[in-house]
Amino acid sequence: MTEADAPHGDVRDGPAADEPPRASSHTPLTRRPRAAVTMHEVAARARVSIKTVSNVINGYPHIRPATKERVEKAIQDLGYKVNASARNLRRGRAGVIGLALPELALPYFAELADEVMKAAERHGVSVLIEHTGAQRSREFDVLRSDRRSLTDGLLFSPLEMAQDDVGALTVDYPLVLLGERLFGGPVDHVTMATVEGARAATAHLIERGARRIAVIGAHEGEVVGSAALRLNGYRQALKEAGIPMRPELVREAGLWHRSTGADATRQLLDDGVEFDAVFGLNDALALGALHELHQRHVDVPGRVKVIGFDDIEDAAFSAPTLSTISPGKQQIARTAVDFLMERIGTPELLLGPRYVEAAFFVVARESTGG
Amino acid sequence: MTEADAPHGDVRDGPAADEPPRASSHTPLTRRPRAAVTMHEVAARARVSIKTVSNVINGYPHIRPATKERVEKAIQDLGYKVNASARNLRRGRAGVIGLALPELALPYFAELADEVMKAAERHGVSVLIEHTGAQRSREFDVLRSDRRSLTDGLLFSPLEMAQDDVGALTVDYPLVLLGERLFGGPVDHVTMATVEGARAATAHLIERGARRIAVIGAHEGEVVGSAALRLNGYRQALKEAGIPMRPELVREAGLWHRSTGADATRQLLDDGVEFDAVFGLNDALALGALHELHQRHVDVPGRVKVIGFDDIEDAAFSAPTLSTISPGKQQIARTAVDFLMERIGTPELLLGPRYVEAAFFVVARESTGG
DNA sequence: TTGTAGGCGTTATCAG
DNA sequence: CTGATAACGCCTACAA
Repeated sequence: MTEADAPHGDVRDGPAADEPPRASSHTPLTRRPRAAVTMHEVAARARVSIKTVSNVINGYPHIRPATKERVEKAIQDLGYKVNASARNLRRGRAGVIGLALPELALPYFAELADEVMKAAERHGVSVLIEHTGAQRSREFDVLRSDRRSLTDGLLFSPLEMAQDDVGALTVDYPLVLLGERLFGGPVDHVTMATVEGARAATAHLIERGARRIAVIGAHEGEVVGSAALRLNGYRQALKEAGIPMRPELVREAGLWHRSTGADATRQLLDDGVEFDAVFGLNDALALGALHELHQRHVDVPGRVKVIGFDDIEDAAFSAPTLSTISPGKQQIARTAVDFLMERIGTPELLLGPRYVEAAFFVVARESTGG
Repeated sequence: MTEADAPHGDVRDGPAADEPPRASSHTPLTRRPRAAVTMHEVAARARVSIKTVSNVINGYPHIRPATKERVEKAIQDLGYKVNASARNLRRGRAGVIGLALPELALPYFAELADEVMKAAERHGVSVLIEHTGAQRSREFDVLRSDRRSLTDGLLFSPLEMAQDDVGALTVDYPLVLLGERLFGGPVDHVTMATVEGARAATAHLIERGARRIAVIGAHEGEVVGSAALRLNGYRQALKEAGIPMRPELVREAGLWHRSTGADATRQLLDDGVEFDAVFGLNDALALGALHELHQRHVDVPGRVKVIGFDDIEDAAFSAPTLSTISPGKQQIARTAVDFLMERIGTPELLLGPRYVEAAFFVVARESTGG
């Protein structure tokens, strides 16, 4: 490709640039600004009424085969496509659901979005993704946004709203809540058994012989939310094993990124605190810990065992591979989409909010000794 | 949270489940199936014509303040929201652009999508994401999908279509091509200077003393596409340095995942081929290589240096951290969205297809000795 | 500065 | 089985 030899950042005209820019209506240019074909035109060409065309398109069963064929040919010939705006206006339905999440660049959410899109496809609807950037104000915005009228309902995964904000979830469109940030709202809620998951993670470390288990990613003062719930599970597991909880082993990390996980681990090491395991409250934190431990030549799992939470794809490919808790992402996505579509399909559904916790399982890998 | 103590996978009714399911019109239930408020109702309440309401909403400047205020109050009181379907139908514009890519779970695409969404926001439009699953047939589907009528234009990142398929890009809606799979089509195309990037990556390894540079991720028989172009850059760099190209150092990997990168590296080691560097044609492959080298206790960068391509976030947090080529993801996203919006805004734009290559830079990290 | 009258492309109703 | 015709909610001329 000679194109690829151009200097970087260059802007050039492509192959068709030398065509005369005459405005003749049939210039075989990039694109004809021809108005879209409508049902009327199809109907005219097929010599039927517009209603018949509609019937054919919507698979209405009782149509004479000959008619149907004629219509289909006309559609082909004219390259007719239904106009979604018109259809939606008429049907009062957009065929699109919204998915509001913090950031696609966070692997957990990218993988969740992936599953949501697959689930949506099974229902024949599209997904409009919106970022909140993990900003509280934008989480509120999303709930009231003009974009809501582009969608029939919303899957909402807040990260910054607090329990007090649960009132904001009272909206006049179908809404399904995801995650562990808000509970008891007036909407369907799909999440995972977080406390148990964290308990199982901690128990796994204990079972492998760990006794001084550091945990990173705590959020001081939080009472619900992933951090609080997972920390809870950690506490429960320690208690069950009769291991005292040592505050110096609990480390904060505001954003759950690798960098903050590495930072927390660095401090742990610098502070000279003794520990034989690290529980990263999510995989990114745990991977950051793995990174830092490697830098300091601390043997994993020999001297320190590490476990994460979320089972993102990377966990299987770090060195050493990372043990983690696998939440049922697919189950969560499917259930959430099912609920949403059910609410959309039957707005008169007088059914109280549902609450579902997806199952999880422990994935034991090298970082805890396989 | 007591909720979290429920058995996994449990489905339960939430707090409001005990409310009597009476169908009284004002039951403060989850959602009132009340029909949406229309402009007419707002107009009636504000005692103005529907046109005035429209004017207020669309920021028409010449409105008496008192009138405007009255209308705004009515909108507030009634909770009026414009109906996007109706507006779109009327305006012939959806305010939504499509983004078709292989898979969000691939970090590069997640990060790209993230940037595209940010760029779209600057233009006030939403993004409808569609998966192709890197399946050729679905790539064609996306171009002709019914969903196209939900969007004003499409950003398309194919991975499997071949150069011969370039004809399929002749469509009657604004389309901007991304990536390195198809060239010379009748549409705007935004990509990066791949060949140069790969050449720079290889040159970087050579500069660091490498002479037997393995490359993983080749696609036999491919002439365009990321694999072919990057391999090209590799060849050029070797040639420039006067280093002979050794076929046994070039390894295939169909899917560019970590696992395939690890596999290719394993074979390389098992075959007893001597090499002092690995160029992964993308970061996932390189990270897979890193993983495998670690497993085999091969010192990186001491004995083998490794470089990747794409600069995904993980590259900065692997152990050791991964050197890579950083494409201008943000520049690509912005340019692509700008082009698309320009085409959408001026359909009569008689401008030949544009071709842009975004700039890149080399990110030197530990895996090549810093 | 505001009101009236259509029509955007579809689907639903209801005859024929 | 198929054809008129009336909405769906909004916007844009054109009038007033």
